Amino acid sequence: MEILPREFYNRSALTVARDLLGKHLVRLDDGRRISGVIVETEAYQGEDDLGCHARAGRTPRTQIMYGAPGHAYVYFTYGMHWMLNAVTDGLDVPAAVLLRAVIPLEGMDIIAGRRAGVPRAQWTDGPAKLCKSFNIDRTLNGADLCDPAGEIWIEMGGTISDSAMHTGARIGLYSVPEPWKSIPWRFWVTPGEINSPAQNRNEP
DNA sequence: AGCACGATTAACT
DNA sequence: GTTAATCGTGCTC
Repeated sequence: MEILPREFYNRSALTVARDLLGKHLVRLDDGRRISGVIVETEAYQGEDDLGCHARAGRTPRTQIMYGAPGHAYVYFTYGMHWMLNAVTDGLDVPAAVLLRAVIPLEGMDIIAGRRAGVPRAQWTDGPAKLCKSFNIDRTLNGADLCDPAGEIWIEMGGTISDSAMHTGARIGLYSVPEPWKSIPWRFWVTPGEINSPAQNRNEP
C-alpha cells in the first residue's frame, strides 16, 4: 500500500491530525510487519500552544519538531512511557501530531507477546500502549516516515467521514492554562464506525 | 547539582 | 475515583 508522501505532513497539525484517522501505522520490526488503523490523534502546534513541548522553544528534545515534516518525534514521559508523534508543517514551525490509539491489523502474534495478559481491546488503545506493542522507543526519534526503506511509516489505508469523527479537548493537560487545556484539538473515530470491537477508556 | 513535573498506565479502594 | 511507578527534561540556584 502507498506510503503517505511528505506533502501529506507539510500542512497544519490540525489538518494532518484529522486526516491521519483511518490511515495505517506500519512498523517493520526485525523484518516483521506490525500495523494498525489510526483511530485517535491530537494536534500540538507552536510555541504559543502551552500544551505543546515547543512552548519551551528550541531545546535538544523539541528540535525535531522544528525540522522537516514527515519525521517521527518520539519522547519519554512519566519515567516509563514512550510516545509517538508525526512532525507536521514546514521548516521552523514546531508542530506534531500525537498518535494516541490504533486498532491492530498485522503482527497480532507479536503484539500479543508484548501485551501478555492484557485484553485484546486494550492492546493499543493508548499512546504508550501502542508504542509498547509496536516496539517504538528513542531509537526511532527522528526517523523519516517517508522512507520506504525505513522501519516505520504510515500508509494510505482508508478515509473517515466527518459523521464518524469526533473532536474534543486533548488528554492529560492537567496544569495547562486555558484555552489550551480545552481547545478541541483531539480527533477520534466513533467506535463501531470502524469495523472493530476496540474501545478507548478516554472516550467521553 | 538539585528540583518539580509530566501529551500515562495499571492496579488499587 | 485515586494513586504509585520512575526518570528525562528544562529551569533555578
